[in-house]
Amino acid sequence: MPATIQDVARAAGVGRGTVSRVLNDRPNVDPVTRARVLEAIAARDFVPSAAARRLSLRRTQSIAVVTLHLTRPSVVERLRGIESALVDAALDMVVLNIETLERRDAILRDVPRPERFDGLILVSVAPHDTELAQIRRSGLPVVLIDAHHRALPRVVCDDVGGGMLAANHLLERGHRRFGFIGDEPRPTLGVPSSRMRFRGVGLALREYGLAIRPDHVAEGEHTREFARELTETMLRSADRPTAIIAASDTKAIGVLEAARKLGIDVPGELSVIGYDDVEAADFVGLTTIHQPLAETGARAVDRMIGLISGAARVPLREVLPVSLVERRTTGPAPA
Amino acid sequence: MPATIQDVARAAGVGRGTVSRVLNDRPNVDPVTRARVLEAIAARDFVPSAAARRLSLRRTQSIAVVTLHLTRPSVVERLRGIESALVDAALDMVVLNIETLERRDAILRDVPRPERFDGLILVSVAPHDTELAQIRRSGLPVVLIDAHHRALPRVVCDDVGGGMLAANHLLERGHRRFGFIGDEPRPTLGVPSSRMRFRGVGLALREYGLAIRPDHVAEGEHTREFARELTETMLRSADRPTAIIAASDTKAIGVLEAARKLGIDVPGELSVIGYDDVEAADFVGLTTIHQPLAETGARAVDRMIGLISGAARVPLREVLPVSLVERRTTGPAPA
DNA sequence: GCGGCATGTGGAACCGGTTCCACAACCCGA
DNA sequence: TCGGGTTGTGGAACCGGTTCCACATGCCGC
Repeated sequence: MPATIQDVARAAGVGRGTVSRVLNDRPNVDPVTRARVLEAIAARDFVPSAAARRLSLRRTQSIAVVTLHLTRPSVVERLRGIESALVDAALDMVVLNIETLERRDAILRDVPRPERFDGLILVSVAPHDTELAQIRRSGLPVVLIDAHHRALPRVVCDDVGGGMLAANHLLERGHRRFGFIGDEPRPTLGVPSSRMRFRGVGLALREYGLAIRPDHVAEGEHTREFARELTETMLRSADRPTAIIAASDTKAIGVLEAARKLGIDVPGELSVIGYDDVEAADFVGLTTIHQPLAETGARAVDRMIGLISGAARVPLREVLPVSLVERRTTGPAPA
Repeated sequence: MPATIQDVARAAGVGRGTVSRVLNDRPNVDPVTRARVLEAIAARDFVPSAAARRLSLRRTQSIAVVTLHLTRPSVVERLRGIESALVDAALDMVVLNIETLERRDAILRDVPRPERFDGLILVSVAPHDTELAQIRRSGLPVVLIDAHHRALPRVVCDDVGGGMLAANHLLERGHRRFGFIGDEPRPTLGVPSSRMRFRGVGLALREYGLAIRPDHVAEGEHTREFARELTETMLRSADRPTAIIAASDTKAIGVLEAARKLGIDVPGELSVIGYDDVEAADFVGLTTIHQPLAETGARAVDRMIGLISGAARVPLREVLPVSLVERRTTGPAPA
């Protein structure tokens, strides 16, 4: 069994209070005493019990990270950003993953309790109003990543801007007829990022006095197969689009598959842009929108720590810019 | 501030001990008293403080999961398996990620302490002997995933078997000249899975009285670009292989890129097999070895919980079988 | 030489649970 | 009727830290 602060105190011939002061680098300890205590600590390889600290400090030294669809590469990348920032702050990261609605509700009910965690980071999860009330009551600092709630601090990537970026890239290359392949506009779990990207596309088109035709918008579940099917239908229509913007790389790859199947040359006859810049995008040469994912995690931790230490309130919403990565699936509009 | 057990006791007109007994479903509580206590608990939305429980029980109710390269899809998939199994056991999962050697050493030094966690799961990380001693001293139950240590319980996928599976698939299709693209045989961090897969390939070939030519074995860092370069060299050689087995899908995709660049038809002139069955493998049509990744996580948690509750010792090493997923990058050997 | 203040220190109280001991009340059999 | 066992219960002690208060000591200026 590990040594306790009492053991150390006894060995150094001082009181527990003094050892505690040494441990926490508090002033008012005689250098000689301090040295003696440090020696006793080293001799026993003493590490203060986290459990006891938590109890008396009323801080848990750990924060909960709630993720939606842990397996998606974008989520993992964010997690990595969070983890590495938390290490520096000596906070433990407890990961809670959501795959079903029941679990979502259970987590949002049980997790925001001051005795469990020091803070909460929600990735792609936005609390309902009743859940917000619970969070408020708990007093826990919360930061959202990739999620919106008018009353909560949040770090997001510029989805609208990303949509505009994609559209402008194509507009500059002469494209005028656009298609959009997105996720469900109102997802049960999660966040309507797809819709915001779509809005960005619409805004950019409006500048040119253009609009996307409703039958060139296809939204549905987040799989490649589904995107492929939707795209096939779209590409068979008379007056098919010369450019398709997808709300994710996964979907964009479905688009590419559909084009290949129909014998439509990319980028000769059809330009395609994805979103996320996953590893596979690089490999298939997909032009896509890149987001600073790990950075969202780091920024969120930063703000979380700010909130814990009660720092001044910066603006609630922090938007990180995205960028376009041009590869080989976009080109000039066909004549 | 949240209610304490004392508040509940007072409200129910009983002692703290009695409330504790009710909370933990202990016998020797009068049903009437129990009901009264439960009512008081419900009225206050009382949840016992985890911190206080931890301290008095000397259990943390959380286990540490140490991962190497959190971003790799295979690691994430394992993590998901672990997470979902831990939820059922009401244990928190604290994730610690390793990217550098310093961090690796720091984690293996600081994490195995009984006052910090109830257990330890190491993913693709094997402790050195001095680190093992520290773990032993801590008394913490440990389970390895995708890592080997003769003295520790571990859950692995059958890497040797996977290598054999890949080789046999190709042998049956008439291939006789093989190439192998693998990771560094002795990685600084992490685990030589690549080498074990290679060994499996060798074993299968030996059955046919064959062996891989040393200049058809190329091992190096785990990136697509690197694999592509190595492959290009290999494919330019006279008497080039008709089949290449890669130790990961990432590398296999590099192999495919090299083939494309050199105008070598896959699978007409060259068959390629990967390892991992990541998402990208599906859409490039890569034949690959599939591992039950999430299941390794679930099994590891199972064993961990067994160890915590002091269950009987099952065999230390648990090997899960892998399977071959045939897609479009393998075919009969060219005539 | 003495009041006042800064510095260093021990120890009690506290954080909020669990566990164990002592004891009361009751039941049962002899 | 009484002894012994069972059941239900309150409360003290404990887990291992932090914090605060009281107090001793030493230094300084007037």
